[in-house]
Amino acid sequence: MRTNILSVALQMVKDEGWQSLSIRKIADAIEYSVPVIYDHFENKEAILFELSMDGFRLLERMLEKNKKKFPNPEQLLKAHAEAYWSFAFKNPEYYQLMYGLGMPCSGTGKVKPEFNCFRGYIGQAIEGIVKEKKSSDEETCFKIYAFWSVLHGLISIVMMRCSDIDDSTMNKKVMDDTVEAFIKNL
Amino acid sequence: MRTNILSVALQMVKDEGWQSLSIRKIADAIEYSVPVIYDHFENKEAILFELSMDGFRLLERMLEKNKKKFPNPEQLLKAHAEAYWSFAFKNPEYYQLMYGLGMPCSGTGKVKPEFNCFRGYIGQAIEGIVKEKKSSDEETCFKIYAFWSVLHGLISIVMMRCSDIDDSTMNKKVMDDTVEAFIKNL
DNA sequence: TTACCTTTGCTAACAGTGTTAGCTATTTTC
DNA sequence: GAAAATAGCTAACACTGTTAGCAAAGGTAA
Repeated sequence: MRTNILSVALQMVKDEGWQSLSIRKIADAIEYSVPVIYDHFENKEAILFELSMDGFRLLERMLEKNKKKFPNPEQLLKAHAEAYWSFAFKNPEYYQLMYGLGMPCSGTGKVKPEFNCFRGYIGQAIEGIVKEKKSSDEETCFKIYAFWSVLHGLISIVMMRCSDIDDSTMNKKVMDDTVEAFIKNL
Repeated sequence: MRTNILSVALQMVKDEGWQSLSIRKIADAIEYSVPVIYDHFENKEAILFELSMDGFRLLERMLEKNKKKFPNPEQLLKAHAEAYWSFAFKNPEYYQLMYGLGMPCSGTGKVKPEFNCFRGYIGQAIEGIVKEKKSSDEETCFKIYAFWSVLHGLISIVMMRCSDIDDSTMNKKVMDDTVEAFIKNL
């Protein structure tokens, strides 16, 4: 039942966007009355929160695959960037929910660090790269956030249609170039 | 009347956040009935859109000041970054609306390029820096987006409380360091 | 079998939202 | 003074999230 609610909600969101998700529509879709939903979730926000958790888990699975596939930390970092980008644009509904893009965010601020996984994964890769180079913990931490920021910023700008670059392969190229330059200067 | 509606709406948002802005509350505040608001704005989205325009204009004024104050393009770029950051955190309600952070965005995708001013201003500064260095237009364009992205990304992450850095001066230091490194590698 | 209790699900309501049709007054114009 | 235009309102429609309270079904114990 719980999973049924979640999967129906996700499908509705994929089809019509977050804006048009409502408890009553979910109830209709699972062919139960409204209050049953409140037997399984405290409120609408709890549903969105759970979905955003699914998003983080999905992303994490991809990063975990990379970790097994790329022992070289530089290649790993590139693969993580690639995975993050492709996750965002293959699952925009998840990405928007996870980071509160264009919707009343449900999870942000409440998501535990262990779920907000991307920071940890790229952190590991970056630490692997700068291991030999004598850089302080603080410097490394800053670089992790800089790397995450440029990815998240670019994705946000493109996803929110604030970019005036039409060609989507161009936007991807901006990322690739920036990642390349970033790694070169680690 | 129009301006009255807008200023009342802005004040309400500053006090209680976008979530709790409603047409009826605006009507109460201006001491008129609900339909008068629809005489001046097509719908709620139009009000939010107009407010986001105000945000862009406010930001633009700051960038314009910088342009007069800093003839040196490198200093200008740093000042622009500084202004963008301080604008975002002094006017989070504007920033969120302008870029659709944590709210059903009204403007994104509809904002004309000439209003979405930041890209243009930093573009000018960056072009000033790389003028001598033989870099293609495409490369320059990419760098503009990379610069904007890292700023917007970092601001988004901090504003949405996705950063686990508590100290706000630390977050600012991440930006300063990143901007410094970016300019060095232009 | 009867009585009770727990579970399952529903109807109907409350309080709020954006939006609009249609009605009064009041003011302007001829 | 009559007609037209304006200003503003009430009341409704169709939604939203949320909950109180009821009814039927199933299991358990005397």
